Amino acid sequence: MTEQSPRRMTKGERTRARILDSATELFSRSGFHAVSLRDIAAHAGLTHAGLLHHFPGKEELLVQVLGRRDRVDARLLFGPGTATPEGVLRTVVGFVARNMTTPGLVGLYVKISGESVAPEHPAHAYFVDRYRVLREQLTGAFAALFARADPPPGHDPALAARQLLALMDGLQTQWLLEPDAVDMHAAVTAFIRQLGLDLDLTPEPAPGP
Amino acid sequence: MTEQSPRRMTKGERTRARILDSATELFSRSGFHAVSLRDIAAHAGLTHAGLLHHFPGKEELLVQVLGRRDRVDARLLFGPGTATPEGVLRTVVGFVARNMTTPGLVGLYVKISGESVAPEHPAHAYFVDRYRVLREQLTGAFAALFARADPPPGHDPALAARQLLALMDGLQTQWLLEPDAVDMHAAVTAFIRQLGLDLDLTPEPAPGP
DNA sequence: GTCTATAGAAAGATAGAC
DNA sequence: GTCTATCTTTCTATAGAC
Repeated sequence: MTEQSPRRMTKGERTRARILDSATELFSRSGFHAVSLRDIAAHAGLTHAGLLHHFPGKEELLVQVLGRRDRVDARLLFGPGTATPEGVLRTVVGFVARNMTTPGLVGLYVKISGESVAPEHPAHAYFVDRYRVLREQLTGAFAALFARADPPPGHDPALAARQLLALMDGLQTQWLLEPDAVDMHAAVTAFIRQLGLDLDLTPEPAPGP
Repeated sequence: MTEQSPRRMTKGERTRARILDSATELFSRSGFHAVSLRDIAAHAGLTHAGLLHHFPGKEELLVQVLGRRDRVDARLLFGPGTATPEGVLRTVVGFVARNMTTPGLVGLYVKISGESVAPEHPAHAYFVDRYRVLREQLTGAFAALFARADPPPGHDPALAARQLLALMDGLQTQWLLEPDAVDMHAAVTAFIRQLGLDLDLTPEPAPGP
């Protein structure tokens, strides 16, 4: 969850990280508007005034919570694992598998993305951009895979990218409502098979120590 | 939007309906937590104290807003138009087409369903039940259509039902973020075609007055 | 049925002591 | 860097006049 080697973090950086962890967990549980800075500060073990020493306001705190998670995903999405079209799909399907181990973070995205469709929401621009990046990567991957598939399935790569992202998002809501009844990973891999693609989507072994 | 012939409504019933209309619109625009009873009352042309004469509290107001919309859909989903499997799909795809004309209501569902994954949310039980009903109807329809399709596509009807609902939900978020860039109806009908079904999903003419 | 007035709680944010 | 104390606003909800 933290970003740097803890040994090299100052006390302030550690407090900041603790605040971000708490904000992530509470936003995940209840959304943005339903959580107060006092809640977050108490969870992180300080007062809300202490919290505001590290972050200028609630909105900025949300943006940083989202940004921190996103940096992890972006590294995966543009890293060495996505040099091939199969790699891109493997990585995205890997997000789904990973998400099934972190209901809190999934809750964060479901709640905040729902709130963020309002243009004045502090995370609106963030989500517009996030979909754009994921869509572009997936569109390129589908284009390559459809072109080399036999027989060519004749789907629109951009549409397939949008459908896959929509499927992933919609499954998250159903999974959060009834975790035991929904296998998001199975539903996503089945969709890719329905597109006429026969890929090995076994995830790469996790990098490093 | 209103439910009864306006001529037979008392003044109180009319006010109640106006409040529900306003609550629907404002919840749609900004979600549950971000809207106050004062906002809703002002939009309906009375004070928040006047509003509370008609509804016991904010949560009950939300439940009634959702229930009113649902009664309309339930009538369609179990009405004469869904006597056949094709009719069920036609009706559900019709929901998508209708939704593209009412971004406000779509916003309501995206925001409230996102918030409602928390078990203590006033609309939690509502959404669990809503998915169950839609899933059951769609599973039955897919089972019949897969069985009679040539060649039989060999998909799991229950999984396809879940995928279709997830796709519809996920598309709504993308559509609300960028309305002009997303054609929900096209994406949904394409998905049904990808399942190996070749159906005429032209909507039935709306039932007359 | 709707209002004014207000209670009481909680929110985000700031000032200044330590 | 963190605290207490406080300001200001806004919220849900209630009481009682009209």
